[in-house]
Amino acid sequence: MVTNIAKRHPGRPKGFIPDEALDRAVEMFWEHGYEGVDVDRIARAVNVTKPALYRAFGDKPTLLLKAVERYALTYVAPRMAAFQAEPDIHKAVTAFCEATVNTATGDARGGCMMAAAALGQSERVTEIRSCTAKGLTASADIFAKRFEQEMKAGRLTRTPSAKVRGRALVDLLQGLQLRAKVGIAREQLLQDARSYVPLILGK
Amino acid sequence: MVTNIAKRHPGRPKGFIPDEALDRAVEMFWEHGYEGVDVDRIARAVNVTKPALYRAFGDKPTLLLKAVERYALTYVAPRMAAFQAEPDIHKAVTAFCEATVNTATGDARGGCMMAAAALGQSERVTEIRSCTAKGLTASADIFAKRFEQEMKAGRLTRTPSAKVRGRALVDLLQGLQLRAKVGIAREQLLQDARSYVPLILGK
DNA sequence: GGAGTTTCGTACGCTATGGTAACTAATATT
DNA sequence: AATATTAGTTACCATAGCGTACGAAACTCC
Repeated sequence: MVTNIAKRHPGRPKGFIPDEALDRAVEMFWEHGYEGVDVDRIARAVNVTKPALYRAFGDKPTLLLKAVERYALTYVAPRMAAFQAEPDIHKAVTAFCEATVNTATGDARGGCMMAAAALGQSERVTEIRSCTAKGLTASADIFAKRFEQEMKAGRLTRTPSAKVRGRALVDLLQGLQLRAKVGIAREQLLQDARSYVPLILGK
Repeated sequence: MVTNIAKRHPGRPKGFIPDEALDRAVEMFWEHGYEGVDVDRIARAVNVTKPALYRAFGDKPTLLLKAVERYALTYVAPRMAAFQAEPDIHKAVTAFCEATVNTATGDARGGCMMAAAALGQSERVTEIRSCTAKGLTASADIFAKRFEQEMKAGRLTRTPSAKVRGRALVDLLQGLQLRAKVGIAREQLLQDARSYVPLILGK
């Protein structure tokens, strides 16, 4: 098996690409939760056997941790970047909310994967939670910073404060994602999400 | 063992009160999640052996389901009642938020138990989720109804609509509870919660 | 082509835990 | 007091799922 691009090392090359394995892990942990997935199933999804995964990632808790990091990188970071790139604040917030709801109501996986992981019970749960906490506050900060700019530009009132708006946006989105997980319909959630925008931006 | 009050049945009386057993189950599922608790531990917490619980509640998924219902009854219902009883809408919302944050940051248990259960992976997960969904929309509706009254009384502007305010409140609270679970400090969350009140009530 | 290195797959051990069978204990009823 | 009924306890079984030992395979470097 030679399908590897990376720099050559001595020794047999990996039969799978670690990041792709993590992508599978993300999908499965996301859909079924930590204890709802056994390593063997992930291994089969990667077309590899269990010990290969163990060699590559250590143990199951570590695998989850890395999957969470991968999720942050592949799912939330791009949305965040899009938010920062959009000059119209109204559009930026709306698009962010819609994107979040859309992936949270995507077939199979539902809700927010980091939230699911944080509520699970792996051994490294502490690290997972602090990772999730970091993600949430970081998002809130990015939102807040942007709101602050808008205020400076006179496009946003001074109250509520930028920080409050940022945290509120994060919390609202988590609420929406939970409701996605419990089966509320996408259309409903999209509608709600859009109705929150004026709440945050003050009309 | 005779510590039973209920109506007399033929046969040996239960050695424990089912609702108290459920209270223990709530605590443990809340703190450790569904797969983080084994039935034997709950049994020990109730001072009884495993088969006694199995006889009383069926199997583990059913036990969780009943625990969730019990949680709704003993934790959220009282808060809801207090909300409805408080005539000052500002105080009503503030108190509700503070109470929610306070129990969500209570030692050991953290966040919202129904959310944790909904993200878990018991077999009856579908029922659990629809139960959680019902709870969330019911809460939102109660909030909305109250906001509607306040509007009729002229104490609240017509926009955002009562429904939007209700759902936003629910979603904000879920966000706060998730952040509680991942370790954000109570003081911080209380502060955030209070800052959300004007967002919902429009200053 | 041999040495060294890294990875793979087969097969297995082990523990934790959900659930039960069979017997014993405690009550109501007659 | 005998019977019916319900509950509790002490085993025990079965299985699932994490993690590993070990030998074979695939590569680089000399």
